[in-house]
Amino acid sequence: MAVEVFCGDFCIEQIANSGQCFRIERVSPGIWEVIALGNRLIVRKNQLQEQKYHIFECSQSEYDCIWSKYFDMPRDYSSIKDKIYATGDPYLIQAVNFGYGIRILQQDLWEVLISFIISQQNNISRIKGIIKKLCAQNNLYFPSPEEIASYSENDLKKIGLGYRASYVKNAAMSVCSGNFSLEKLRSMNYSNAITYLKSLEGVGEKVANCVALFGLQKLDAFPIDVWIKRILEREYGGIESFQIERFPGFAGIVQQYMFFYERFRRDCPKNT
DNA sequence: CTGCAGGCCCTTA
DNA sequence: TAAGGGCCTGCA
Repeated sequence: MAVEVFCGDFCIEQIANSGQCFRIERVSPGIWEVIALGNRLIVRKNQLQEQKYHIFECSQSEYDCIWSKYFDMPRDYSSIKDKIYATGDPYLIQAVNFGYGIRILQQDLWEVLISFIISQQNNISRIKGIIKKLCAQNNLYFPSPEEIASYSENDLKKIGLGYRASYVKNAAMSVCSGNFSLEKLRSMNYSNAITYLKSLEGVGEKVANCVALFGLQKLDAFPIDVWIKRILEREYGGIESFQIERFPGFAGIVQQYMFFYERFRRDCPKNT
């Protein structure tokens, strides 16, 4: 069972490296394993003559019900890219060209919340390792709020959460008690969602924006981390002078292109 | 051995 | 409201 996906604005390798998701791994050259929403999927890159495409190892109905939505396939990224091109912003044009195939995944809200609390003051390989240990019981499933709440702060520290252990434990307990409602969060608009998220300990402006973007699909979210800050200062003369209102309803996608481009420039300086 | 990684909290002034 | 120190941990 396999589904062939022909889409110029989809590249599993770029998505895997974009840093929005911590559970997509390259298992061998040209082959990726995606774990999400209690499912595992193998995605292969392929090429037929000139035409590049991907093969999803799943049934058509699984693709339609799960993966199409997860990979945000209904959204027309080429029209969004056109809007970015239309700004004439030279830095963004480079970033967009470089980040071909990146999409904003529609990940599980709870998993995104915990993953990005863990991400603070942390590096990606360590974040991945911690999440792997968190999911050790059954690596297809991300532990529920009840499961995480049942761990002691010390259990969480043992798997490497450090000072974030209490944040994660408290978030889980708040959800379990109904004090913090994921359903309520889902129903909120962007700015209310940010305020609500920030009521959790260990969730500030940056993490809240990541959760809004990757877990709530609020494309107005624009997480500013050290990488983005660096870009805004170097290319635009500071955060205040970057005109985010140029990107109504798709600022978060712009942020992904910028982040990906900036990170690459550090990892492979020779190639820039 | 320091420094630092996709921040946040808390304390001061 | 702005600035600065401290924080878990692992790796260069």
